[in-house]
Amino acid sequence: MKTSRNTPSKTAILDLIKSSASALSPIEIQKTLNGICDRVTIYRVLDRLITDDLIHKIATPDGTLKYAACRHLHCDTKPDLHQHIHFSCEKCLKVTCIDDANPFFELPKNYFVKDINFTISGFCPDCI
Amino acid sequence: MKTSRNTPSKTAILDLIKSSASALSPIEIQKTLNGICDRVTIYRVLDRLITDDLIHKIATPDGTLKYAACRHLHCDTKPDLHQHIHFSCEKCLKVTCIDDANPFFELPKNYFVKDINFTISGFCPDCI
DNA sequence: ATTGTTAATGCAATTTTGTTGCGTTAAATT
DNA sequence: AATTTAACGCAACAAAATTGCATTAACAAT
Repeated sequence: MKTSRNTPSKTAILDLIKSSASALSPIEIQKTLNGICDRVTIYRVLDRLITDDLIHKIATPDGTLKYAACRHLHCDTKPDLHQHIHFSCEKCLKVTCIDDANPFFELPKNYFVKDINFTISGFCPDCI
Repeated sequence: MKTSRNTPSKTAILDLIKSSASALSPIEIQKTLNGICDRVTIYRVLDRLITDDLIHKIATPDGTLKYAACRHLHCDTKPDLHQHIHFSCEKCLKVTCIDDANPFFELPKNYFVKDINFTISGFCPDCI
C-alpha cells in the first residue's frame, strides 16, 4: 500500500492552510509560499492532503477550488463528512468555515451521500 | 438600458438547458450543439441567460460550473434566491436539482446572504 | 549507520478552459 | 427601409491544471 510521506512541501502547505483564517486556492498558496516548491507540487500535495483527510476541498460559486483544514468538530457519526456551511464573501473573496450553522436537509430515497458542500455567498461581517 | 436580444444561439442554448434532466457545463453544451455557434458565444449567452434570470449557475464539487434552467417553484419570498439542493453524482457526473429537499440553516449575525449553493455529492438513484 | 525501495519532486511541455479585441452581422425599434 | 447597437465569429491571449520523465529524498529494513 502506498504510504504518504512527510516532506518539507507537504508540511509547509499544511501549516499554511492550518494557520489561515480562510480557505485558500492553489494559486493563493503558490503566491504565499513564494517559490518554496513548484506549482505542480502544490496540486499534488493538495491531493495527498485530501486523501489523508487533513484538509477538505470547497467549490466556490465561481468555480475556484479552495482548501481548508479539517477540524472534525461535528463529525461524531460520520468523521469524513464535512457537514458545515462555508461562506464566500463576494467582496473580499474570502471563504470561511461556519462551524455552528447547523444545516439540515432531507433527500429523497435512493441517494447515497458521500460529501456535502454548502456554500453561501454574499457579504461577510467584515465587508457588510 | 441594454436590452437582451433573442438570437438563434440564445434560443438553442436555452432550449438545450431546459430540455436537459441535469445541469450542463459550457463544454457539454458545446459538444451537444456541435458547431451551431462559436465557443465564445456559448460563454456569452450563458452570462446573458444568468442576467435574464432564466438559468442559474451551480458550482460542482470539482470546480466545474454547470447551468440549469430556473423553475422558481419555491421562491415566493426571494425570487432570485435559488434555495434548493443540487445533487452531483460521482459516477455519472450528472448534476440535478432536488426541488423538494427543504434545506434549512442558520447563519451567525452580520452575514448578508446573496446566493446559496447547496451541493451534495455521492451516488444518484441511477448509479447506486 | 547504510542500503534499497519507491513516493515525491522539479522542470518542460501540453491540455483544458475561459477571456479579450475587433471588425462584421443581424435583432428590434422607429 | 433606415438606424442603432447587441450579438456574433474569429483569432489571439491568458489562466489554470495535468502529464511525462528523469532525479531526489523519505523512511523502512537491514
